[in-house]
Amino acid sequence: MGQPGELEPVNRESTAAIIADQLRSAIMYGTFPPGTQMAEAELAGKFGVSRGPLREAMQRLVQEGLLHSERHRGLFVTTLDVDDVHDIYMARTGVERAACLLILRTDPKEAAERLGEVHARMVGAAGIGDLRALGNADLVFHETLVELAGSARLERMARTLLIETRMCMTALEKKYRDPVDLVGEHRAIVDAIQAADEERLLEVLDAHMADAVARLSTDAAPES
Amino acid sequence: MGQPGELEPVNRESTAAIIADQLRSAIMYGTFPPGTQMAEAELAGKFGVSRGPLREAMQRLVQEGLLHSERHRGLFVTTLDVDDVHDIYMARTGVERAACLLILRTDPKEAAERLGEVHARMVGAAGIGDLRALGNADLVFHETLVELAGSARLERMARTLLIETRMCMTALEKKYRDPVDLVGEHRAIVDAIQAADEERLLEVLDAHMADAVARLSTDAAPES
DNA sequence: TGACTACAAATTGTCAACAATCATACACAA
DNA sequence: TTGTGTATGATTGTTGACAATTTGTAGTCA
Repeated sequence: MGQPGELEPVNRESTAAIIADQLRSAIMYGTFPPGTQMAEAELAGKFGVSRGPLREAMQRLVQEGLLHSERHRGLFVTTLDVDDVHDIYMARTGVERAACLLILRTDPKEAAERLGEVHARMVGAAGIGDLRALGNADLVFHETLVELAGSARLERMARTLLIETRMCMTALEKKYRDPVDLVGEHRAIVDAIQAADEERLLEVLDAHMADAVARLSTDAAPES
Repeated sequence: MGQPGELEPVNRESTAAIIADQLRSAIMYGTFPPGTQMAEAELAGKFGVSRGPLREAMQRLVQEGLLHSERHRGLFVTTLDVDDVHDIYMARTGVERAACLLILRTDPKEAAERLGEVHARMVGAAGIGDLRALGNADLVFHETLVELAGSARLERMARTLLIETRMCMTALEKKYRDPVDLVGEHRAIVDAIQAADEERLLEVLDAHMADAVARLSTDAAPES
């Protein structure tokens, strides 16, 4: 963001936006597991602000569906059941499919290069058997994919969906996918973009999502 | 919502949610045209609440992308340029396509019936030449389409996109589409669902969206 | 012992006042 | 006249305190 020497607006984002980002990360990585109550006073203290800005930030997450509100009881981290897992991956398929179509209509070569770099990180993580890093690189891959489409709306939708995806991963930490398969499926996506082969791209993307959801929902719903 | 006799939770939704709904409607129907500043004190007075809950509600709309914040200056209704129109319809295509796939996998007959009822309203509005009612029925049609898919996430995405669609319609009020075409395209969607013909359904949906965006962006971007 | 009532603590919902920042108008000098 | 600097007014950002509601606990009575 911003070449060296470029002048950027000094106006940093609002306090609510900053806090919302922090909360998103915390929820994403399981610092606040599903079902946790977000105690206002305590959180406000940790962030060093009063309850006002904190509540504004939390309302953003409610709108995103990451928190749900029970009147006069509090805000709780949304719990994801097996139906949600299906819903998340179905929605992701729709969003990322649209992103792929946009990429093919603009600059597939450039996109393939950028995605190739991210894919290299996946290969590296898989090579040393770091499953956690592999999972994170996986998310970065899809985040980059949507970002390359250049659509503000797809990007916003995808961000929330990827956070929920990460929550699923945390909840089912026990059972990761075979790293070789995972790397291979992403490789296929990069190759299809590189080749600008729309039919194959949509096919491998669909397969990738179907595999993921099948794996995640084989046994044991995260819980209700 | 709720059969007669059904007991519903007395707990109404949070104040922020109620205000957010009202603001959404107001933005949707042009009460606050794009670029308008949302004066906190004045709005709080109109809603009969203090600035706290109002700010919480507005943060939800910021998250949705309907408002954007300029620090220490205020919140403004987002203005949509011609690129946004393309982006909105592209995203809608992705979301509604996914919704169509879900409907075909569950109960197309039931869905076709529900959509047929909404379509009848479009026919009625077109018959008496009420373009405003026709436009609203158009939105209800697509809202219902996504609702029938039964996906909370698609529904949330679609709601925001349809509000933005309505904003475009208001901004370009001069130039409506040919009512006959509009009714016909929606009829084709209902028929394809009824027939459970996936290939044809996706085709007519794509065509419907492409037509709309082409019509909206022929001349005169709403403004920058 | 069990159930119901009343009280108390804690948390959320709301508000009005204070502090910080920005836009406008005006005076003044070059 | 143009540009700069200042003062003023208004609006947003933030805070701490107060009101309303729920939950848990203790106590009483059948």
